[in-house]
Amino acid sequence: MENKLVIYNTLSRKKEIFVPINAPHVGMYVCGPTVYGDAHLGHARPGITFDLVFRYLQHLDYKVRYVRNITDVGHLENDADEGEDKIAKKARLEKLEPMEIVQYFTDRYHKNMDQLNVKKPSIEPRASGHIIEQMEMVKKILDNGYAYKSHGSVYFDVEKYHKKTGKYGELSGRVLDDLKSNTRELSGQDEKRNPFDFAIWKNAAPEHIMRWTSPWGDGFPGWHMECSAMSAKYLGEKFDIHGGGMDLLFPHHESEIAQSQAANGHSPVNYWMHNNMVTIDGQKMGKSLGNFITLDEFFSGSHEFLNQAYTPMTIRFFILQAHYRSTVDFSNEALKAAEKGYKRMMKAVALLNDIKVSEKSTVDVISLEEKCYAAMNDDFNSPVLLSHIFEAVKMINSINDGSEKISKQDFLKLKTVINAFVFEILGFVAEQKESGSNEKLGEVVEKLLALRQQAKQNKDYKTSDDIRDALIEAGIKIKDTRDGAEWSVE
RNA sequence: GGUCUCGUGGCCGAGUGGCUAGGCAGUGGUCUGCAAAACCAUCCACAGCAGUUCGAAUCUGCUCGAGACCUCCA
Repeated sequence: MENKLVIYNTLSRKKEIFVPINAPHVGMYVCGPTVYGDAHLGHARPGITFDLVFRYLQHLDYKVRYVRNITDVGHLENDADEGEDKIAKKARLEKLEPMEIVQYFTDRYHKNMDQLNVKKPSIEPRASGHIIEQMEMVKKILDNGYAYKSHGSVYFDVEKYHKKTGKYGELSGRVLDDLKSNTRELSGQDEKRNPFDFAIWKNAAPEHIMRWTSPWGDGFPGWHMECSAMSAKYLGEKFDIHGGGMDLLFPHHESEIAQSQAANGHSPVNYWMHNNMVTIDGQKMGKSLGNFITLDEFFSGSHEFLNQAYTPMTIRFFILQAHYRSTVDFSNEALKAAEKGYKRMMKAVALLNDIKVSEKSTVDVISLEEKCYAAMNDDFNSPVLLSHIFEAVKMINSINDGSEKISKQDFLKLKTVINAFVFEILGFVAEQKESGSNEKLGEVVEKLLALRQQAKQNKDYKTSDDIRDALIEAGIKIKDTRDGAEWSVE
């Protein structure tokens, strides 16, 4: 298969043909979570988006090294507890060790990602484990003259950097002159030459728990250092793809570029990819807005916004039904629709196993496959891919009811296509049913259904309907088929 | 205020200068003793105004509306 993968590059604001630096190897770095709280729907978006990218690149036979970090230091807060680390703050509040908090939420994040069938990255480095690398990079930037020391901290000299390279703002489109007049007043500004300078090493107040000794005093690395240092360590000073949420575009990613450029003399990344936000009532779902719903709450239905529980695969389908660069608006109605669509799709996929083959085909599997690849090659267009998968659904159902025919050869091809796109690339898994989990219950239901069948044969519909109503009332769903009744626990 | 993005049918959500995705809901069928389920078919659209064009929902301009970033955020 000829590879014509096209990726929308935030840097150029255009779709570009994907050419890796060292094919067949591909290096990809994605900003992971800050582990000081449970993952919410917003975290599922980049998780699933870049899982799709990872899976598709692998499907195209690229050898991908996918690095997704865990942020467990840094990220200053700017509320009342200024200058305090988020992790450290939570630790003090609950009287736990910072690393205890980190471990707890990291484990929970992993559990959620597993539930969503998000593949594990190749490397998942922690910021706290790479302090030395970050300090080395700070030193490099200082040596190159793009940073200055002040009150035990080290700041990046944005103005100087921009004068020399003209590159500040190349990713986010920010204009330095605008920033000069628009940067918010923050404390500690007097330590900086310019308000838009950012810390690459931050002096730690005595009560600050997470701290490391450095040539510049006790402190911790600045907000954006970890991604620059860790991506360079594991992927090299220049690598192929850097991903993350759109909200990280500025200042985080812009600063990453500046840091790497200042340290290494060249830009770090060829393709910048940004997933859009999940909204609720048209507003961004986020920690700071307090309108987020955690993934666990989705899976259990335990949030006042939710009418019901939604399975991880429903969430995955819901997110993949929108293109990653569009916002996706959460609502019970939309999720319910996703749930039904997902079930219908998977039912047809399961049906594929016992389909009858014919001498000749009346369906076109080859062009279906081509359309699927075309969709994915066009900047990972999962919604269009899904529309083609639903063509396949219709195809399978039509063959099943005899209105279409498929040859042995096409049948095998169709299986390959479904397997590749539905399972391997889109990453869906068949969810096991709850029914039959309790053997005793199963026996009882089977007995009742047998009685009902008998009543039906005797045309005693009163009795058969009574049995059905009673079972439904008990939460047992009945589905009549040609070969008798099937049941499941609702 | 600055920068940027978007506005598609009842809901969600793709896309292209003309052949007008897909899912859910609705409607009509098939199946069934009835129902449910399932399957098949099908209606409904491109914020408003003006312009470019043989032709625009798709290009340009304006108006209105929504959102994101500018501060930690996926």
